[in-house]
Amino acid sequence: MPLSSPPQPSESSPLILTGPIALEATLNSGQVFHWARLKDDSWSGVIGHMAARVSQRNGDLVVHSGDGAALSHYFALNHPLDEIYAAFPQDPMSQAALASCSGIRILRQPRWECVATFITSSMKQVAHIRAMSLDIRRRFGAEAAGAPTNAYPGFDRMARLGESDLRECGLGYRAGNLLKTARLLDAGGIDLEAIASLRTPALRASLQKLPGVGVKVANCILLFAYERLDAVPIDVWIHRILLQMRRGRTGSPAQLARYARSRLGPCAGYVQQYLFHHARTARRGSSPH
DNA sequence: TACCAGGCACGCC
DNA sequence: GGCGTGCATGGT
Repeated sequence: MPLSSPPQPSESSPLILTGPIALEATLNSGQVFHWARLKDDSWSGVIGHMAARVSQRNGDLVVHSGDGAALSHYFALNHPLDEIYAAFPQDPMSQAALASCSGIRILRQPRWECVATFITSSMKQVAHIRAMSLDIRRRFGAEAAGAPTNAYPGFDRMARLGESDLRECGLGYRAGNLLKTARLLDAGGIDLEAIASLRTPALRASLQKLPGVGVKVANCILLFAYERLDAVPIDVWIHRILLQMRRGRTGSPAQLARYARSRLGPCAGYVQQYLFHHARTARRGSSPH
Protein backbone atom coordinates (compact mmCIF):
# COMPACT_ATOMS: atom_id res chain seq x y z
CA MET A 1 0.00 0.00 0.00
CA PRO A 2 1.40 3.38 -0.96
CA LEU A 3 1.57 5.70 2.02
CA SER A 4 2.11 8.83 -0.01
CA SER A 5 -1.53 9.86 -0.31
CA PRO A 6 -3.59 8.82 2.71
CA PRO A 7 -7.28 9.73 2.68
CA GLN A 8 -7.97 13.30 3.75
CA PRO A 9 -11.14 14.66 5.27
CA SER A 10 -13.46 17.25 3.83
CA GLU A 11 -16.52 18.97 5.28
CA SER A 12 -18.77 16.72 3.23
CA SER A 13 -16.91 13.51 4.05
CA PRO A 14 -15.08 13.58 7.37
CA LEU A 15 -12.48 10.95 8.09
CA ILE A 16 -13.30 8.39 10.78
CA LEU A 17 -10.38 7.14 12.89
CA THR A 18 -11.08 4.09 15.02
CA GLY A 19 -10.82 4.68 18.79
CA PRO A 20 -11.87 4.18 21.43
CA ILE A 21 -11.23 7.70 22.63
CA ALA A 22 -12.95 9.98 25.14
CA LEU A 23 -12.23 13.22 23.31
CA GLU A 24 -13.54 15.86 25.72
CA ALA A 25 -11.96 14.23 28.76
CA THR A 26 -8.67 13.83 26.90
CA LEU A 27 -8.58 17.51 25.94
CA ASN A 28 -9.70 18.69 29.40
CA SER A 29 -7.45 16.42 31.48
CA GLY A 30 -4.69 18.95 32.03
CA GLN A 31 -2.18 17.76 29.44
CA VAL A 32 -2.99 20.32 26.72
CA PHE A 33 -4.49 23.75 27.25
CA HIS A 34 -5.72 25.45 24.09
CA TRP A 35 -8.45 23.33 22.46
CA ALA A 36 -11.80 25.10 22.05
CA ARG A 37 -15.22 23.52 21.92
CA LEU A 38 -17.38 24.83 19.08
CA LYS A 39 -21.15 25.17 18.99
CA ASP A 40 -21.57 21.91 17.09
CA ASP A 41 -19.64 20.03 19.82
CA SER A 42 -16.56 19.62 17.66
CA TRP A 43 -13.16 20.75 18.95
CA SER A 44 -10.73 23.12 17.29
CA GLY A 45 -7.03 23.19 17.99
CA VAL A 46 -3.62 23.81 16.47
CA ILE A 47 -0.87 21.18 16.46
CA GLY A 48 2.40 22.82 15.56
CA HIS A 49 1.21 24.94 12.64
CA MET A 50 -1.61 22.60 11.59
CA ALA A 51 -5.15 23.68 12.31
CA ALA A 52 -7.45 20.80 13.17
CA ARG A 53 -11.11 20.23 13.93
CA VAL A 54 -12.26 16.95 15.37
CA SER A 55 -15.25 15.45 17.11
CA GLN A 56 -16.25 12.18 18.67
CA ARG A 57 -18.84 9.77 17.26
CA ASN A 58 -19.54 6.81 19.49
CA GLY A 59 -15.99 5.97 20.54
CA ASP A 60 -14.30 7.00 17.32
CA LEU A 61 -12.46 10.18 16.34
CA VAL A 62 -14.06 12.16 13.52
CA VAL A 63 -11.60 14.35 11.61
CA HIS A 64 -13.31 17.34 9.99
CA SER A 65 -10.10 19.11 9.06
CA GLY A 66 -6.42 18.42 9.50
CA ASP A 67 -4.11 15.65 8.36
CA GLY A 68 -5.46 12.25 9.31
CA ALA A 69 -2.11 10.58 9.88
CA ALA A 70 -0.84 13.48 11.98
CA LEU A 71 -3.99 13.47 14.10
CA SER A 72 -3.89 9.72 14.59
CA HIS A 73 -0.34 10.16 15.87
CA TYR A 74 -1.19 13.16 18.06
CA PHE A 75 -4.12 11.43 19.71
CA ALA A 76 -2.04 8.24 20.12
CA LEU A 77 -4.78 6.07 18.68
CA ASN A 78 -2.34 3.18 18.49
CA HIS A 79 -1.83 3.04 22.25
CA PRO A 80 -3.23 -0.40 23.24
CA LEU A 81 -5.74 0.75 25.84
CA ASP A 82 -6.90 -2.80 26.61
CA GLU A 83 -3.36 -3.82 27.52
CA ILE A 84 -2.81 -0.61 29.48
CA TYR A 85 -6.05 -1.13 31.42
CA ALA A 86 -5.12 -4.74 32.18
CA ALA A 87 -1.98 -3.37 33.85
CA PHE A 88 -3.92 -0.94 36.08
CA PRO A 89 -3.56 -1.58 39.82
CA GLN A 90 -6.49 -3.39 41.41
CA ASP A 91 -6.99 -0.99 44.32
CA PRO A 92 -10.37 0.81 44.53
CA MET A 93 -9.04 4.29 43.73
CA SER A 94 -7.27 3.20 40.54
CA GLN A 95 -10.24 1.12 39.41
CA ALA A 96 -12.69 3.95 40.10
CA ALA A 97 -10.51 6.32 38.07
CA LEU A 98 -10.37 3.79 35.25
CA ALA A 99 -14.15 3.36 35.26
CA SER A 100 -14.82 7.11 35.06
CA CYS A 101 -11.98 8.10 32.71
CA SER A 102 -11.99 5.23 30.22
CA GLY A 103 -10.92 6.44 26.79
CA ILE A 104 -8.61 9.23 27.90
CA ARG A 105 -5.42 9.04 25.86
CA ILE A 106 -1.97 10.39 26.63
CA LEU A 107 -1.26 12.67 23.67
CA ARG A 108 1.93 12.96 21.64
CA GLN A 109 2.40 16.73 21.81
CA PRO A 110 4.94 18.86 19.97
CA ARG A 111 7.94 19.11 22.28
CA TRP A 112 8.42 22.85 22.55
CA GLU A 113 4.74 23.61 23.11
CA CYS A 114 4.68 21.09 25.92
CA VAL A 115 7.91 22.35 27.50
CA ALA A 116 6.70 25.94 27.36
CA THR A 117 3.18 25.43 28.67
CA PHE A 118 4.38 23.35 31.60
CA ILE A 119 7.03 25.91 32.52
CA THR A 120 4.10 28.30 32.91
CA SER A 121 2.12 25.75 34.94
CA SER A 122 3.86 26.06 38.29
CA MET A 123 1.49 27.09 41.08
CA LYS A 124 -1.28 27.74 38.56
CA GLN A 125 -4.66 26.13 38.11
CA VAL A 126 -5.54 24.48 34.81
CA ALA A 127 -7.85 27.35 33.83
CA HIS A 128 -5.02 29.84 34.36
CA ILE A 129 -2.54 27.79 32.33
CA ARG A 130 -5.08 27.78 29.54
CA ALA A 131 -5.57 31.55 29.73
CA MET A 132 -1.81 32.18 29.59
CA SER A 133 -1.36 29.76 26.67
CA LEU A 134 -4.15 31.38 24.67
CA ASP A 135 -2.82 34.88 25.37
CA ILE A 136 0.72 33.93 24.29
CA ARG A 137 -0.68 32.37 21.11
CA ARG A 138 -2.89 35.37 20.39
CA ARG A 139 -0.14 37.94 20.87
CA PHE A 140 2.90 36.22 19.45
CA GLY A 141 1.86 33.15 17.46
CA ALA A 142 1.46 32.84 13.71
CA GLU A 143 -2.03 32.48 12.35
CA ALA A 144 -3.17 28.96 11.58
CA ALA A 145 -5.63 29.12 8.72
CA GLY A 146 -9.11 28.13 9.78
CA ALA A 147 -8.41 27.95 13.51
CA PRO A 148 -9.79 30.34 16.13
CA THR A 149 -6.42 30.45 17.89
CA ASN A 150 -2.88 30.90 16.63
CA ALA A 151 0.01 28.47 16.59
CA TYR A 152 2.21 28.55 19.68
CA PRO A 153 5.18 30.83 18.94
CA GLY A 154 8.41 28.94 18.33
CA PHE A 155 11.33 29.34 20.72
CA ASP A 156 13.12 31.35 18.04
CA ARG A 157 10.31 33.89 18.06
CA MET A 158 9.98 33.87 21.84
CA ALA A 159 13.71 34.31 22.31
CA ARG A 160 13.39 37.77 20.76
CA LEU A 161 10.67 38.94 23.13
CA GLY A 162 11.25 40.84 26.35
CA GLU A 163 10.34 39.54 29.79
CA SER A 164 7.71 42.28 30.09
CA ASP A 165 5.98 40.91 26.98
CA LEU A 166 5.45 37.59 28.72
CA ARG A 167 4.54 39.16 32.06
CA GLU A 168 1.74 40.96 30.24
CA CYS A 169 0.29 37.52 29.55
CA GLY A 170 -0.03 36.93 33.30
CA LEU A 171 3.05 34.74 33.74
CA GLY A 172 4.48 36.54 36.74
CA TYR A 173 7.80 35.06 37.89
CA ARG A 174 7.40 32.27 35.29
CA ALA A 175 8.15 34.77 32.49
CA GLY A 176 11.88 34.86 33.25
CA ASN A 177 12.21 31.08 33.19
CA LEU A 178 10.25 30.70 29.96
CA LEU A 179 12.31 33.39 28.26
CA LYS A 180 15.63 31.91 29.45
CA THR A 181 14.58 28.48 28.19
CA ALA A 182 13.53 29.88 24.81
CA ARG A 183 16.88 31.64 24.47
CA LEU A 184 18.80 28.55 25.54
CA LEU A 185 17.03 26.44 22.91
CA ASP A 186 17.41 29.16 20.27
CA ALA A 187 21.15 29.24 20.94
CA GLY A 188 21.34 25.50 20.37
CA GLY A 189 22.16 24.65 23.96
CA ILE A 190 19.76 21.69 23.90
CA ASP A 191 18.04 20.02 20.94
CA LEU A 192 14.59 18.85 22.04
CA GLU A 193 14.39 16.45 19.08
CA ALA A 194 17.87 14.98 19.40
CA ILE A 195 17.49 14.15 23.09
CA ALA A 196 14.42 12.02 22.30
CA SER A 197 16.79 9.09 21.73
CA LEU A 198 18.05 9.20 25.31
CA ARG A 199 16.89 6.75 27.94
CA THR A 200 14.40 8.21 30.38
CA PRO A 201 16.77 9.09 33.27
CA ALA A 202 19.20 10.90 30.96
CA LEU A 203 16.34 12.57 29.12
CA ARG A 204 14.84 13.76 32.39
CA ALA A 205 18.24 15.15 33.45
CA SER A 206 18.57 17.00 30.13
CA LEU A 207 15.12 18.54 30.49
CA GLN A 208 15.90 19.67 34.04
CA LYS A 209 18.74 21.78 32.66
CA LEU A 210 16.07 24.09 31.23
CA PRO A 211 15.25 27.04 33.49
CA GLY A 212 11.87 26.48 35.14
CA VAL A 213 11.93 22.71 34.61
CA GLY A 214 12.21 20.74 37.83
CA VAL A 215 11.38 17.11 38.46
CA LYS A 216 7.59 17.52 38.27
CA VAL A 217 7.52 19.54 35.05
CA ALA A 218 10.17 17.24 33.54
CA ASN A 219 7.91 14.26 34.22
CA CYS A 220 4.97 16.04 32.55
CA ILE A 221 7.12 16.65 29.48
CA LEU A 222 8.39 13.05 29.48
CA LEU A 223 4.81 11.77 29.60
CA PHE A 224 3.06 14.20 27.25
CA ALA A 225 5.76 14.91 24.64
CA TYR A 226 8.19 11.97 24.74
CA GLU A 227 5.77 9.06 25.23
CA ARG A 228 7.46 7.87 28.41
CA LEU A 229 4.31 6.24 29.74
CA ASP A 230 5.93 5.22 33.01
CA ALA A 231 6.73 8.82 33.99
CA VAL A 232 4.66 10.02 36.98
CA PRO A 233 4.30 13.76 37.59
CA ILE A 234 3.54 14.25 41.28
CA ASP A 235 1.59 17.46 41.81
CA VAL A 236 -0.53 18.36 44.84
CA TRP A 237 -3.42 16.17 43.60
CA ILE A 238 -1.33 13.05 43.00
CA HIS A 239 0.54 13.74 46.24
CA ARG A 240 -2.72 13.60 48.18
CA ILE A 241 -3.78 10.41 46.38
CA LEU A 242 -0.46 8.69 47.07
CA LEU A 243 -0.77 9.58 50.76
CA GLN A 244 -4.24 7.99 50.78
CA MET A 245 -2.86 4.85 49.15
CA ARG A 246 -0.20 4.77 51.88
CA ARG A 247 -2.90 5.24 54.53
CA GLY A 248 -1.49 8.62 55.49
CA ARG A 249 2.15 7.59 55.73
CA THR A 250 4.19 10.55 54.48
CA GLY A 251 7.59 10.49 52.84
CA SER A 252 10.14 12.58 51.01
CA PRO A 253 9.48 13.44 47.35
CA ALA A 254 11.98 10.77 46.30
CA GLN A 255 10.30 8.16 48.49
CA LEU A 256 6.86 9.00 47.08
CA ALA A 257 8.23 8.82 43.54
CA ARG A 258 9.63 5.35 44.20
CA TYR A 259 6.33 4.31 45.75
CA ALA A 260 4.36 5.58 42.74
CA ARG A 261 6.64 3.81 40.30
CA SER A 262 6.31 0.47 42.07
CA ARG A 263 2.64 0.80 42.96
CA LEU A 264 1.17 2.13 39.71
CA GLY A 265 2.79 -0.40 37.38
CA PRO A 266 4.43 -0.28 33.94
CA CYS A 267 1.98 2.34 32.60
CA ALA A 268 2.14 4.45 35.74
CA GLY A 269 1.81 7.64 33.72
CA TYR A 270 -1.56 6.55 32.34
CA VAL A 271 -2.74 5.55 35.83
CA GLN A 272 -1.57 8.88 37.19
CA GLN A 273 -3.46 10.80 34.48
CA TYR A 274 -6.69 8.93 35.21
CA LEU A 275 -6.30 9.49 38.97
CA PHE A 276 -5.63 13.18 38.37
CA HIS A 277 -8.63 13.74 36.11
CA HIS A 278 -10.93 11.64 38.28
CA ALA A 279 -9.99 13.59 41.40
CA ARG A 280 -10.45 16.98 39.71
CA THR A 281 -13.79 16.16 38.11
CA ALA A 282 -15.13 14.61 41.32
CA ARG A 283 -14.21 17.81 43.17
CA ARG A 284 -16.02 19.97 40.61
CA GLY A 285 -19.09 17.75 40.93
CA SER A 286 -19.29 18.03 44.69
CA SER A 287 -18.61 21.75 45.00
CA PRO A 288 -19.50 23.54 41.80
CA HIS A 289 -17.74 26.77 41.04
C1' DT B 1 -9.52 38.01 54.05
C1' DA B 2 -7.21 33.81 53.78
C1' DC B 3 -6.22 30.07 51.10
C1' DC B 4 -5.02 27.44 47.00
C1' DA B 5 -3.12 26.14 42.39
C1' DG B 6 -0.25 20.06 37.49
C1' DG B 7 6.66 24.09 41.44
C1' DC B 8 11.18 25.90 40.93
C1' DA B 9 15.64 27.97 42.37
C1' DC B 10 18.43 28.79 46.00
C1' DG B 11 20.65 28.53 50.44
C1' DC B 12 21.63 25.76 54.20
C1' DC B 13 22.48 21.64 56.60
C1' DG C 1 19.39 14.15 49.60
C1' DG C 2 16.02 16.81 52.69
C1' DC C 3 13.95 21.10 54.27
C1' DG C 4 12.58 26.25 54.34
C1' DT C 5 11.75 30.35 51.80
C1' DG C 6 10.54 33.71 48.14
C1' DC C 7 8.44 34.14 44.00
C1' DA C 8 3.19 36.46 40.87
C1' DT C 9 -1.29 35.76 39.53
C1' DG C 10 -6.22 34.95 39.73
C1' DG C 11 -10.12 32.46 41.55
C1' DT C 12 -13.06 31.02 45.53
